[in-house]
Amino acid sequence: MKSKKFLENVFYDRLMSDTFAAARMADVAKLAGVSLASVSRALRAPDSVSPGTRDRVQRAAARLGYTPSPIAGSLSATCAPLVGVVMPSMANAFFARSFQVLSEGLERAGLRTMPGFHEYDDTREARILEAMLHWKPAAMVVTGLNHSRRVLALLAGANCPVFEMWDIDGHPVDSAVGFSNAEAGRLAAQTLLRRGCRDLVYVTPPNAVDPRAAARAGAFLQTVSVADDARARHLRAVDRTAGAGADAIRRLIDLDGGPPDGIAFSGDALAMGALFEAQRLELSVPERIAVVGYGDLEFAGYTVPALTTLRPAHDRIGQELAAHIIARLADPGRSAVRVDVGIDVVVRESA
Amino acid sequence: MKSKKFLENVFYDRLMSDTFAAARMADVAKLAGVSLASVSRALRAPDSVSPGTRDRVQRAAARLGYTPSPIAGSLSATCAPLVGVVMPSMANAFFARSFQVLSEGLERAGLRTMPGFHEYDDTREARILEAMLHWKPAAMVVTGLNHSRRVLALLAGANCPVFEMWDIDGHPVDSAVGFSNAEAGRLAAQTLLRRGCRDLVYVTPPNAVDPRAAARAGAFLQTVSVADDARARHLRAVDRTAGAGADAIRRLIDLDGGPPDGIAFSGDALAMGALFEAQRLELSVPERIAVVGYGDLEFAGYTVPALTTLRPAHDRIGQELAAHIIARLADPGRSAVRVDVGIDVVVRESA
DNA sequence: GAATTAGATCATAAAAGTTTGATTTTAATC
DNA sequence: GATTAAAATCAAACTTTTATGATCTAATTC
Repeated sequence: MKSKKFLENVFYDRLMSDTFAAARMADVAKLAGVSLASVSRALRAPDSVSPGTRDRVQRAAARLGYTPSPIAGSLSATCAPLVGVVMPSMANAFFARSFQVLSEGLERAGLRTMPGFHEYDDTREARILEAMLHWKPAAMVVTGLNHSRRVLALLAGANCPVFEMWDIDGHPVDSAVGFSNAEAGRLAAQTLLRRGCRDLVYVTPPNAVDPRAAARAGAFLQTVSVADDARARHLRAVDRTAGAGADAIRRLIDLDGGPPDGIAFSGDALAMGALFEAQRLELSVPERIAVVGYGDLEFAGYTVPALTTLRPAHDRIGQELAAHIIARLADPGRSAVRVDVGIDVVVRESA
Repeated sequence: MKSKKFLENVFYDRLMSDTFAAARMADVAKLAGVSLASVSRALRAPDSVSPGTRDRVQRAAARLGYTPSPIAGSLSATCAPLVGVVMPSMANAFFARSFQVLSEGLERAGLRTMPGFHEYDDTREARILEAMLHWKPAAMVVTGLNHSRRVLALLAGANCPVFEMWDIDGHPVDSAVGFSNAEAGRLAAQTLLRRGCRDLVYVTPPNAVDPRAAARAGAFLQTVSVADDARARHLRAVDRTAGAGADAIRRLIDLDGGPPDGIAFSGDALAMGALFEAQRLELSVPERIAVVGYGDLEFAGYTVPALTTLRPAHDRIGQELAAHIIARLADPGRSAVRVDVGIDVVVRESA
């Protein structure tokens, strides 16, 4: 009602009201002297309309400052200009970073992003996913390739492309952009073995809530087990903080057979805590104990000794995801992709 | 078309099609034998409908697995079950953390969150805000109290409550949840002065792109300037990383009059880089140079020496925001709030 | 017993676009 | 110049819900 006569009193409205009504498609159509359908076409698929019409519509839209309502568009179109992103958490600098890069990349294509956090809880993951699907997202991004039956069913029923990120070991529902966590575990083991370490430990957060951490641990243990003369154990830290890393070092010293000569951590924060604790306990790193981290967080290069760690190309995950999502939406016939962004060993001083 | 006869063939659909149509309000209405309006009422405001109707509707909805479409609801209602959140970036662990807490808090009330990142660029901030407002968010959260004219105009015209976070020094558009950055600067200065430092430096990221960092720097310099016999300078690091902190220490040593005896950093990463560089240069901390950080990031307690720093209650920002947004939406007449979550000095070893 | 009133329920009109089948215009062919 | 095909445009239907003024029921009052 308020904007029925938009064209007639746009200036009046602008002058008199602080919260004047926005232009609607009908206003543009009237000003351009064409039908609603032509406005929709001219803006959405400019090539499907004659140059004259296109011009008049675009000019009218510009004049009225018209931008289509994504809500109304979403209701009638098959999907909304939204991409749902389901992650375990934002505590991890990786997820935060790759999410921002993804978000910025999608924004350039007019796609907004809708995040959700499940803290490694399957039930929450399913609930979040279900809530997001109600928004008819143009694409869904989920973390990892291991999902509960319920989540898989939801993803299968979702009427949009599905991208799984941060892992490529396994069978993606659709597309996957990430790296091999098994390779990460192997690389950690090889780095320590190559130094001559023979008594190894892999430290993960508790209870293997993170399937990717579990995959790294598995590959680490497996790699060591086939090496000559070497053994490896698995230790669960109380959490993923530096404090837990320090605690892990103390526990390892008390183990039968004395402390190990090489430790790999499933996160740089853990590793850093361990480095500091080793320093306090006067266990020299890397001479007495070699330490490998995971993540190459910003501080890794500045610890003393500088942390040798693994660097997944987290920025690239976000970039590749954005690019592939956009490409897929432009051409829905496009086939699924599997992108390995790779992981590198960053050799510094600690191993 | 596809779901026109939903009631008739729901089971057939479920059996035959992998992507069967979801139930619509009309299906629920038909099954419950009531009108659309009653379904809407029964689900949205159960008290405004007779117990019999409420029961029949809820039963029908449950039977069909019906959940209302947020998109269609948003189109007709005055706002969408969405909260827009505009932040500078996600690189900072604070923003990441408070965003997740906020997001989880809002989720419990059925509100999804829609983030946007501007990297301290006014134009981008305005563009993001504009794009979000098209979604008719139920509330908007923006970062800080300093906004461009354009952003202020958009916020003023936005038909929803506005919450500004991470700062309370100044005049909020509506509500503010954060702490005093000026107090943070003062506390850093007092901490160093109290130790006896007299030649002080405040190190910020370059070019004061971050108005809150600028506020901290200003208060720091002001506090020192009124102290007896003390002087303070302002140094701009190249960025906000540990590397820039290390670099800052080297530059400070080369200054006329030798290195200062107290340095406060606008971020813990900077401070940590400085600590390590000081160790390399054999400048003892805190004896020769006292160091204060900002943020109390996870590693702060584990550096050597452990970092004395300032701890804003970032979790509480997310919590309070969620609580106040929900309360405000439940009762739009509620007045604006101004919540100071406070900031503490965490005294460790470096100062 | 009729009139009034309150409460519940209904039909319908937005909300602001997209999609489609029909229609008009333009271009090409015979 | 008439016929046909192709391209451009249109009017109307459709998307799913909320909001509202109208209608119907049942209870209360006179």
